[in-house]
Amino acid sequence: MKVSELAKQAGVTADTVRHYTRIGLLKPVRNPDNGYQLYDEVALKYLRFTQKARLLGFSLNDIETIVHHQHSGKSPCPMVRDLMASQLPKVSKQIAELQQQLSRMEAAMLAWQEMPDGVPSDTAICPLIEHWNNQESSK
Amino acid sequence: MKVSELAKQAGVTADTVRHYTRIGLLKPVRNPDNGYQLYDEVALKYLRFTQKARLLGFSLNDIETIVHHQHSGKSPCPMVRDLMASQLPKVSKQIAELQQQLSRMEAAMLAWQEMPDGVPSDTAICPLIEHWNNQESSK
DNA sequence: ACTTGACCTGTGTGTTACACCTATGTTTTA
DNA sequence: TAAAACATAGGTGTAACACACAGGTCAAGT
Repeated sequence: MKVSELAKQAGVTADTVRHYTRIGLLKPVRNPDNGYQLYDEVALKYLRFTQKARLLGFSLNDIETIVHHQHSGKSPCPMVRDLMASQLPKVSKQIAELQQQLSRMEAAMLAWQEMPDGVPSDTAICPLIEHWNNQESSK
Repeated sequence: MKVSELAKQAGVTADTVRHYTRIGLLKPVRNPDNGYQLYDEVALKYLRFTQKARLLGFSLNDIETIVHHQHSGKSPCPMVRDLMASQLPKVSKQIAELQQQLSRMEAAMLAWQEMPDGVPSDTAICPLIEHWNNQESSK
């Protein structure tokens, strides 16, 4: 299979396939005639595996490590459990941070409804932003 | 002020100051003796402005545009309102996506409690991941 | 055989907001 | 005045691709 065909089979873009190839996740052979990359069924399996793992929050680096473990004859499963366990709180934290930011943005939008636009001057850049107070500890 | 002093005044790292300088957000003068970058009070004002704007979700690119508007004598405020309005739903979407991913991860962790670790083979990479089904439409 | 046009290829670069590294340069202290 | 402590500029790395580009491939039509 050539790049685009593999991509289509897995439901990803050709750029994704090329990216994975560049970082060594996929190892195609070269067609000696034209230099094209050629993939087999195993590559498709790895690609589909990668997509599943990505959905579960694993990074491409994680996935490389997992694959490497398998190639060494070791079970990657314990590591997979650990990675997932350590990743969960990070995702929670990310969500919390984004929610805080959303709150800030919504509060600012509200406050701005009653503020006039400022005219540029030497003392102010944008009064909307400059006069906004970061009141985090509301509750 | 030299890099580190400016950074300290604004509560950011020296690397942040250098980064903003590299992309043109801050315009220091050079000390001809040693090539060091020298910042004034105005730079401090811009830096603090930038930090506030970052908290409100503006990108460095947005901020450059805002500053540029001000330099051209135009009020950046209408644009600031627009940028914020268009950014809000994106943040909401990001949160929703992260929450979906968190759900997937939690569901997987639960399901994995009853699954044994797999041994590497030619047919499987990591059964935990490979046998996970993406059941999005639960409700 | 040739040409047209549609499609495909590999590789280089851009994205975001900094953090880290390293070889120097400067300042402070003794 | 010499050593220690600190600071500097500029290069590179990060994550996961998307995009751009010059050129190659291939089937259909002439």
